[in-house]
Amino acid sequence: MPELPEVETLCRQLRRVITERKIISVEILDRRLGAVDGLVGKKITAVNRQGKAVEMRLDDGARLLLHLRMTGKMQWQSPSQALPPHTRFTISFSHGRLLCVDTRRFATLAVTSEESLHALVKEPLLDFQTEELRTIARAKKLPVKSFLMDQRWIAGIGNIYACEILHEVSISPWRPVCGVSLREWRKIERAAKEILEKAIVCRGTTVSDWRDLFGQKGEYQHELKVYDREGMPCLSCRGSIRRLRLSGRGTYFCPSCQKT
DNA sequence: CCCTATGTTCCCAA
DNA sequence: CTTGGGAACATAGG
Repeated sequence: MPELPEVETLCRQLRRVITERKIISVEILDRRLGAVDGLVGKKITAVNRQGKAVEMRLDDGARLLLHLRMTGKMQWQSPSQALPPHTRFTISFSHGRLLCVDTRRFATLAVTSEESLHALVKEPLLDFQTEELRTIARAKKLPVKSFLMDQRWIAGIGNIYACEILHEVSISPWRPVCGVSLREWRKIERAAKEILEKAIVCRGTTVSDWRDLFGQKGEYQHELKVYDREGMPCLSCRGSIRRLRLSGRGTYFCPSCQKT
């Protein structure tokens, strides 16, 4: 469920709550997650976002990597509160506990060592390598939307923000990515940064069940220009927003102002 | 019963 | 060998 802005929201909130705090217990409630050992007694030294994943660093150099996939949520609560349905694991501290609640059970949790480099993650807000992306894209015929959502090239853009970015730059999601000019790539870079940064300020997009660490909805759903607006007028040209399937994902776009 | 869902990975076919 | 599309994963809601 969460894309870059939602995961960034969680990381900022987690940082304030668990940095420099010691883990006193870990409870894995879903066997699908596998064993996660060696956390008890360790202190959290930092919380970072890696694409759409939350990375929690421990004082022994290990890193705890959580990917929420489609329906994963993180929730902070006091130990006296009851565990909600679909709680998959808990990490307890002296001042409260962190839960992962995830109905579809796709979320993954892993402990990695210092060496397993995640520095390869391409961060769109820091590292948007426009010329390099254009070079890679030149050789590919797949739709530009699929390219933007491929985490190998840029990490963090998912279905909602891909739709929003392409609408902002007036490019059809189906345009073969080799046909995006360098000038258009610069527009994509600018739009991606503006949209993602604004969505972070809004603490994410709640169109169904996204909630932050403290159970609050985001606010970016009020800023959406195309996503979830099928049949409504395009805010740029008054055309009617349509929704079609692209590689299995619901894709919202304006057929009159987004050019193939 | 049907379809949908903010993600990733695996298996094929071309 | 590469590329890209669809199914699979598991569950709830409309």
